Amino acid sequence: MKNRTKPSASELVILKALWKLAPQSAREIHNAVEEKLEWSYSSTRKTLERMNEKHLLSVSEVHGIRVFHPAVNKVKTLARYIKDFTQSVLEVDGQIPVSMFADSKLLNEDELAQLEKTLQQKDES
Amino acid sequence: MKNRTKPSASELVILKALWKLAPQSAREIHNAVEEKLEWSYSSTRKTLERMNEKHLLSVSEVHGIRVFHPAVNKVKTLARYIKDFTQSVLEVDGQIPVSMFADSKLLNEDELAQLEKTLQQKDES
DNA sequence: GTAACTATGCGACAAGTGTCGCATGTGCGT
DNA sequence: ACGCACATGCGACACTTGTCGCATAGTTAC
Repeated sequence: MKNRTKPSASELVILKALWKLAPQSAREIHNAVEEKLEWSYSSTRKTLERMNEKHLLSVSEVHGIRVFHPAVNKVKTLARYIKDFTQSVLEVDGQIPVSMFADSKLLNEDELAQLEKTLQQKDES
Repeated sequence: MKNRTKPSASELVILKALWKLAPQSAREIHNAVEEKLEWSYSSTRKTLERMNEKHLLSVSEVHGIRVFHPAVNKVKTLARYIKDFTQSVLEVDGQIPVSMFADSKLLNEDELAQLEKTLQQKDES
């Protein structure tokens, strides 16, 4: 079974930090997203906790402290957002040109290729 | 002062119905969005009520029944969504090619042109 | 005028999210 | 042994959104 619910915007910020570098401790993640979210450390931690409950990430211990790993795939997650957006906001049904994301700072060529493939597919479970 | 908060996905569905044809009564709107949202009439009405409170739409009376008008601009609203999405999900900062929306069933040429202009602008209040 | 429909106004409840704070535990420096 | 700085575990509160239901008032068909 796949996750049904899209991560929220804030959760996405955190996921992005982890996709860039993982695992990271709560403190490290907090420092990484502090500027975007402007949250207190408590808020970051609570969100992390909830994301864990939702299996958006997983936890392990290193030297006695908990570190977080992303538990959802980057390209798939982004693809979910993109499909969602194009359908529900733009109401474009046909192909989504990948050229659209070429400027994105998030994706390297490999990932762009994967994304293209993923966007082509119908909805799988 | 402009609206600060983006309409939610469901609110957008309702707004789209109204952009297509306005004004409409609660009942008419409900019929129009029923398929998308699968809500009971009560839910539609409540949402309408809340959208009114938020000034996403306005109300007037015709023959004793209340009808709703959209109170936010279609192109501006869509542009908000697009900017938001490209920045927060895709992290594309530069220009957004309008070609992206050419396939959209939502916009005619005029609107596409306006959209292009709007996307070019920096954030105004 | 009476019953059957609607339209409206409201109240409610639950889940998800943003946003913290407090209390407890534990390793480290002196 | 003591106190400090963190890490963790939890509880809480407010707001938004989804989702209805109920009660009252007006309108219309017998």
